[in-house]
Amino acid sequence: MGPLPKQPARRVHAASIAAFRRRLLHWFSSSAREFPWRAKDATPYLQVLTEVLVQQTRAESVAAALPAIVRKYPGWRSLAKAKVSELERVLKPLGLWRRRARALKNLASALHARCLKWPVERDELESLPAVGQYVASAVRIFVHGQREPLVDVNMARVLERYFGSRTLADIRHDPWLQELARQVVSEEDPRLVNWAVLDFGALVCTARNPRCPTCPLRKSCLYSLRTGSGKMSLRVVDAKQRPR
DNA sequence: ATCCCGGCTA
DNA sequence: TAGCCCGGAT
Repeated sequence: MGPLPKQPARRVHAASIAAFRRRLLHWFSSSAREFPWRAKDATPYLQVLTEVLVQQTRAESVAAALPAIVRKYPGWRSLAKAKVSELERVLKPLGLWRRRARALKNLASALHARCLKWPVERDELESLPAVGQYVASAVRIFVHGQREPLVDVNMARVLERYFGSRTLADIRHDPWLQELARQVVSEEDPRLVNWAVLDFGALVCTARNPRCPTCPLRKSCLYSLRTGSGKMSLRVVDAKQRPR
C-alpha cells in the first residue's frame, strides 16, 4: 500500500448522487452542445477519431476542423494509408499535430490489422497506440455501449466541487473519484450522463470563473456553499492571479 | 499566462 | 510522476 491519502474518502449517499444526476440531466436537456459526433448518424469512426483529437483541444476547434479531416480521410483504412506530411497539414490548426499525425496513423494501422474491430477489454484497448485510459473508456462507451464513466479533468472537477472532496494527484488512480463517477453514470444511458457532465464542465462549472450564481446545482453544491453561492467566484480567481 | 473532453516518454 | 507536445482562445 502507498502512503495514506491526504483526506479520508468520504462517503456519498446514493440519494445525493441520484439528485445530482437528475438535476444535471435536466440542465442538459435544454443546454446540451451540438456536435457532429453526437448526431444520431455519427459513425464509430467519427466518434473515436474525435475522442483522439479532442485531447487538450477545445471541442469547438475539433468540430471546426473535422469536416476537412473526414473529407480527406473518410475511414480508418484511408488513415492507415495516409501520408504523414499530409495528415500533419490537416491537423495543424488543432495543435499537437506532429505527435498526433503519427499516433493517428499508428492507431489506424493497428486497427486495420484487427480488421477494424475494436477490442472490448480495457487492457487490449490501452495497448493500442494513442489509446490511454480516457480514449479506452470512450471506445467502451460510444462503440460498445458499456455503462461506465468517462473520467477526465472536467468530470473530476465537477464531482470534486459538488461532492466536496479532493482527488489524489492523478485522477486516474483515485479510487474514490472513480467509484463516485461510476455511480453517477449508473442507472442511465452512459453516453447521456457523460456528455452532460462534459458540457456542464465546459459551460457552467468551468475551471476558471465558474458560473455559480446561475448554476442549477448550486443549492446542493459544496463548492458553491463555500464561496457564498458563487458570488465571490470572480474574486476568487482574480485573487489567484496576483497582479505584479 | 493558463487552459483545452490526454498520451507518451524519461 | 513530471514534462512535453502545440495552436488557439480567454
